[in-house]
Amino acid sequence: MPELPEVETVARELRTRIIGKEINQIEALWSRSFQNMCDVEIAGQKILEIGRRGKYLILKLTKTFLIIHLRMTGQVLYFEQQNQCDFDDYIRVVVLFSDDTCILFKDVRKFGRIYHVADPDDQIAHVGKDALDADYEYFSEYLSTSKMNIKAFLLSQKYISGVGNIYADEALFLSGLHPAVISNKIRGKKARFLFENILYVLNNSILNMGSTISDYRDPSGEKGKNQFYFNVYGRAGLPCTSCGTAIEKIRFAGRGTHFCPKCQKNK
DNA sequence: CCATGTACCTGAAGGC
DNA sequence: TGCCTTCAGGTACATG
Repeated sequence: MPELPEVETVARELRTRIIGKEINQIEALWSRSFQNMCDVEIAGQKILEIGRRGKYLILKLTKTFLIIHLRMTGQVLYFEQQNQCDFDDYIRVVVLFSDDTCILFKDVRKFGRIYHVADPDDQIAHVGKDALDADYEYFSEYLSTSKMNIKAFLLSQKYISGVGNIYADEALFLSGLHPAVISNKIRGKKARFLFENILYVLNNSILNMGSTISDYRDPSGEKGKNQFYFNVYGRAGLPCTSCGTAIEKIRFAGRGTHFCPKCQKNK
């Protein structure tokens, strides 16, 4: 499911709810969903800060860290009372707090992970700078030296992180760039325009509390609203919002890729 | 370095 | 109804 705007929405909501809380117990109902990679006891630690890099949530505890990646269908759900939890067949990890509140990690497809680590870099050192922390100098440095097609470049998390399939397609549409354009051919004003459009689609989606295609929910169980504002994602066959041409969907860089064949001719 | 395929999982949707 | 295929907000890894 979730890309940067959805994970950011989760981070913001969690900050208002679980900062300062003491963990009583963490239990994995599907063992692979929770990877305990350090010896320090979790019970008794408090949640001190909640950060994010790309699509990773970073919970700083008193001594160690919990790193959460939602992958395709993960949800972090918050409940005020442990006996009112909405348990179903897809709850993979349970975190109980000492004040009787809790969070449940729900994940239909079991791809998501919660890692317990001594140092966040043990898990996310390979992840590039968060898209919202990157400036244009940083972005263009990588763009100008990459021979990848631009769709694959944006999907890779090693340059800037947080952009996934939805926001890559949306940013390329706004930039008038075909997904197959080679990254280092995008220069000058076009490169800057692309960078601005990436920030725009991400920030705009955050304002709309993220996009819900099917599974994404925030910690309160609410859907996002940004899916109502897509220009190309999920709009195959529908008219381009700019020129009216039917939006095309192709398989590209291993993913479903949506674009306007008229507005994004630029190869 | 770059592109592609596969694996990890489950459920929904479409074709027959 | 049921069976089969394809697809899904992601990423790691193996192979040309």
